Amino acid sequence: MSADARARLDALDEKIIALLVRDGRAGYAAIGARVGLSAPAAKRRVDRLVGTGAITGFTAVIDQAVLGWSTEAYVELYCSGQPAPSLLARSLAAIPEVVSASTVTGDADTLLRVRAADVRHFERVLERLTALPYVERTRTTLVLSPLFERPAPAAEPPTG
Amino acid sequence: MSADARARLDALDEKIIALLVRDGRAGYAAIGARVGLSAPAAKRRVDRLVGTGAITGFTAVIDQAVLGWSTEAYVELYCSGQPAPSLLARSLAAIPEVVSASTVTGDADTLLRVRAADVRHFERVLERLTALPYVERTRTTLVLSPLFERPAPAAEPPTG
DNA sequence: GCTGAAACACCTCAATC
DNA sequence: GATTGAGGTGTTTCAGC
Repeated sequence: MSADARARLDALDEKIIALLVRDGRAGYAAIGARVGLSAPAAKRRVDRLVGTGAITGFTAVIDQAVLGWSTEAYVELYCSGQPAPSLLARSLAAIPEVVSASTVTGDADTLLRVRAADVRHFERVLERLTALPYVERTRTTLVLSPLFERPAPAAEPPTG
Repeated sequence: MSADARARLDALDEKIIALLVRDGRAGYAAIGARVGLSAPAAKRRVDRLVGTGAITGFTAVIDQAVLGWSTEAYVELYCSGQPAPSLLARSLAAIPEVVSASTVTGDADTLLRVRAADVRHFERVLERLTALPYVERTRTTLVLSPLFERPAPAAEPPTG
């Protein structure tokens, strides 16, 4: 779908993206008014951004504590062999508590972000991770207090 | 605002939240139809969820690579003294490349997630972090390939 | 308290220039 | 990309449960 979605973005596209990051439910008329476009033109730009994969979706940001997910941790995976990224992605995505996964440099091979209801629940997730055939051992860093979190840097990278 | 926003959520609220996480631009009529409510009732529930802080906002999910942010890293901060969480939050949020920050257990005191345009840019961010008065040293883990990322676990914690 | 129904205003959307 | 027009949706108001 977004195979080689390196469709170049112009200044208007970037302003529209910034607006939609701030308010994912903004209407096309409001977007257009803010960037100097008519509503249909704004909709075409947004449709194109979604079509090319620049915008991958729209979501509600939820206070996880309200939902009862009060434990958060980073788990490093030390793997045996060199499990293919596709295998890693498949097997880790099958564990719903794993909300993010990346292969990384350093001692460990993979870094996960895990959300659990409490420490007891987190322990069970850890057991599932350790049970994966390619996992040799894990190293956990528990989150004490989340200071802040934001979708992405505000604007264009300075080196652009 | 969402000071003690532990307003209990019922089954309908949770279904609405799940829907809005999957599609943050879903219409009220569609939401209502999916959970067995009229459009006005659905809107009132969503407004209440936003008002209590359960939903903190709506955002577009952007493919950061398209925007030119192709370097991602986790940076551990080893701090001198015990900088107050509020000071940490303020000074770190002032650096736009820091997209997430938490105090954590383990050797380091703080774990950051950083986005940069390239390694050269990342180096400059690292210099800014090292220059913070309370930072003694840093430890960087570079992301090789992001395997996946999702907003949050699908449903209710099992221990709920 | 909550909901559903109706009314109006606004927006979305396809076609056209 | 702007304008137009028809259709649909968001939002409020009101009454009922």
